[in-house]
Amino acid sequence: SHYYRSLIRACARENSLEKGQKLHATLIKNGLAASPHTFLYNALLHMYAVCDISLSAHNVFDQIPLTHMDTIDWTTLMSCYVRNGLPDKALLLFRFMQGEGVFPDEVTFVSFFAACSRLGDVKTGQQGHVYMFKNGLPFTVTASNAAMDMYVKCGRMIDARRVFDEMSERSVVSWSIILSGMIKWEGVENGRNLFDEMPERNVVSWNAMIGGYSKNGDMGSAWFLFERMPVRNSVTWTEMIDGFARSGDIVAARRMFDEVPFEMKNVVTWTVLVDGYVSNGQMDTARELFEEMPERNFFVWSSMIAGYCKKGQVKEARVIFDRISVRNLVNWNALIAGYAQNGFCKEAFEAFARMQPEGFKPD
RNA sequence: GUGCCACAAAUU
Repeated sequence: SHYYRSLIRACARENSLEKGQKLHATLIKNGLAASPHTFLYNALLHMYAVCDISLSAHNVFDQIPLTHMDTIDWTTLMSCYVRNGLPDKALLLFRFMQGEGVFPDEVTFVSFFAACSRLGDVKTGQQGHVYMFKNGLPFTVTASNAAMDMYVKCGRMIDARRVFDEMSERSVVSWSIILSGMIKWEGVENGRNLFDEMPERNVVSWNAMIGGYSKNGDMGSAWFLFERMPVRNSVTWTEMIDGFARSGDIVAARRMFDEVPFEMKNVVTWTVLVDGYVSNGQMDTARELFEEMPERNFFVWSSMIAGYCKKGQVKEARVIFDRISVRNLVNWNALIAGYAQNGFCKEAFEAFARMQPEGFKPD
């Protein structure tokens, strides 16, 4: 079993889900996994969590007897849920864990705070913060950062600053969290002042600043920073392309896109460019690029559908929609809204009726 | 043994 554990660990490390699943099957066959003391399920849990398959992770988790799972196992699953955009499940798990008499530690709270900020639930987040104090949990840089970020995302800059001021040690992440809060809630220029005075900056800090400018339509300042930054990544490029596209300069957006280094071109880079053409009403170019995309996500599909609908080309929107293999709630919304806006009431209701058996709740 | 924080994109 020691041997299997290291195999599973290797899968987790290199993110190879398929190998991991094969191992999982083997372990079920030979019955090794069934004995809790091998801690093989714990290892599998970790593997599935790393691969972001929360469903399998939870299934494996349920196989582990309560006597053989610790805070780390709970935290592993919680953080997996948060990463997969299921923060409510993460909080549920947190409550359940306490019900089982397992105590959260400072790492658990990192995921806890992340869940609260995604839900915009400061109240719960603050309760967690108080819990940490009361129970004497250590405020590591990471834990404090997570708490700060929770306050920032909920618009509570005063609380965020209080955490920041009380930290005995700060990292570049701490500064970047405050920076993005200032940009978002107190204006780009105030953010810029902090940016200029920060003790250290990394690519995320630069990106936060560029993103702030580009959301403000100030592509001049964005460009200024873009040219001067020491390191760029795909987020940087995406923000620039998107910024130019939104400011109406689709030509500049395209030029940016063409300059993106190969390894930094990803599905989001493509998506913002396609969406840029869509927003500029150039559906033909958008379509060409869309067809060229190496990989598509929910966002482009919605963008294309909405774009065709705005041009009154509802038929074409439908063609696109029917090509989607796995649909999203937003994809449905785009189609239904498009039908409605073009006076196709019957089709809108038909689509509305059809989405529900497919497991979507209209919102 | 194993869990860890900040920056980018779609519908109304």
